Amino acid sequence: MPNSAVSNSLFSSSTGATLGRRATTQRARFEDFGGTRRAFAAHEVVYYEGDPVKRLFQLSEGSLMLYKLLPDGRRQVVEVLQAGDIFGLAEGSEYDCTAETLTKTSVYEIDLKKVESSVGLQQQLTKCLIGQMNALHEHAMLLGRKSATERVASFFMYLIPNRGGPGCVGPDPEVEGDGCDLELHMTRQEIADYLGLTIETVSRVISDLKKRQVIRLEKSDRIHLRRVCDMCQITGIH
Amino acid sequence: MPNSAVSNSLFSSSTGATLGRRATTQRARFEDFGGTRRAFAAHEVVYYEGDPVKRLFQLSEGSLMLYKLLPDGRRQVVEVLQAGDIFGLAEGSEYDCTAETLTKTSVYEIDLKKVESSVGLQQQLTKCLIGQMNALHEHAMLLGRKSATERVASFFMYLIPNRGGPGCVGPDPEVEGDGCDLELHMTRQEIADYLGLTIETVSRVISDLKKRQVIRLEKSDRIHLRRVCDMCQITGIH
DNA sequence: CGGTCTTTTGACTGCAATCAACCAGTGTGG
DNA sequence: CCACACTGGTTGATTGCAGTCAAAAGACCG
Repeated sequence: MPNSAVSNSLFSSSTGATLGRRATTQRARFEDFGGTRRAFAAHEVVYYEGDPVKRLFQLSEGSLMLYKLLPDGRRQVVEVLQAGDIFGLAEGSEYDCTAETLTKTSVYEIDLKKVESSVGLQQQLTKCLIGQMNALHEHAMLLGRKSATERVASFFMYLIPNRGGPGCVGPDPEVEGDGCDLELHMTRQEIADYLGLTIETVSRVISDLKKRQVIRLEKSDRIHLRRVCDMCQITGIH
Repeated sequence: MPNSAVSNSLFSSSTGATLGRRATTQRARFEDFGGTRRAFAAHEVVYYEGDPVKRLFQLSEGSLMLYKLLPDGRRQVVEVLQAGDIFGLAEGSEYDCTAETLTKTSVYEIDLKKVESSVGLQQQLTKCLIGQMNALHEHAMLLGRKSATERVASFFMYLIPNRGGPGCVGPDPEVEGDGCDLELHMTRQEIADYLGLTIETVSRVISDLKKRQVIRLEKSDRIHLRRVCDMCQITGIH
């Protein structure tokens, strides 16, 4: 472990799979701590921005987005969550975002009091929060400084485990070529609201990548990358 | 406490003062847990993006920014921190951002092992992280969906405690008028990199607000708001 | 006072937003 | 089975906001 001064259970080790991070290691789930499971269909709202905070959630299966709205209808998707991610935390007594499922999901709910009293849960929570925080930093860079093409390319790279990040392993030498298939599980509108773009711009960028033969569309939300490294070059990170 | 189902020590109560939140209550400091104090001058780097993670920090006095760079030099300031805020957490073994002071600051350092073993510190940490997370959500909305003018206005409102947020108290009836003085403690370049704009655009927006008599410049980083409510109208939140 | 650095202002350009059609897939009912 | 509506996605034409490039105006300092 070169250059690393720490390797304790709390702060080291890659965990979770929030978009914007690319780690793989499993982390503990709320079910281990007595949380109760709840299922949602695709495009269901778990809670609305402004609702009173009652419980804490952990995503167990599927994917889910958190978004905020301005009074005139502008929307910003602030996080796209994957299995293991935490949501439902708030400073005050109201949620600061709306939580809406993207796919069929399974969620663990847990009482706030229970979290407070359990050291194990606390540590779990911290670990998740740090990861999600790093993803938010990365996303701030995307929203503040990247071009439309770079945003879309970065978004695609988010979806590929172990690639594009600081721990990128490069093309797998075991596998012929460096291709990859992606399922977006998001509409163009959701992608646009996540990337701070319009639906038309997202569509145009994707069409352009298609024309440049960087990608191939199997379906509108199923995309094949010819070579992952090519996509990575477009993200602005290299 | 209308509409609030919870009021335990961990997740309720307004805490901290990170930009993007407007709360006031004091929270515990690391000094109480045996952290060591360290002083920095203005524009000093505490650590660089990519440095190995060794310690956790809490800002005690002054203000500090976290930023990320792209290889071509584009910069995004991802957080501007105030007293009480935590920084230096990372998923892996390296910092994901550079931490640089904006003013003379005082920082408490604490060993990661110590945090892991203390329930009190853990709770403290969680509280801070949730607040900073909410600020990042708010900032994602700013970067993804707001106009240049709305960004600058929102930035100014960040700097005013108890105004503009969900718990906005409106103009203080005790005080004649609704004016307010602000110290920015940031150069135009830093503001631009925080708001995802260029230095010229920030300057133009400020000139325009001046022409519209919404603000008056005492110095280039000292600004008087004629009426806070007027500024708030420009943020896009209302 | 000149020299350096930050901020402001001006002229122009370009990227992404807007407005508007069009297209493809899906479901419904006569 | 086809006509129809409806939804989500794509493409085209045009506009406008913020970026870029360039220069002037202040601010600060030895």
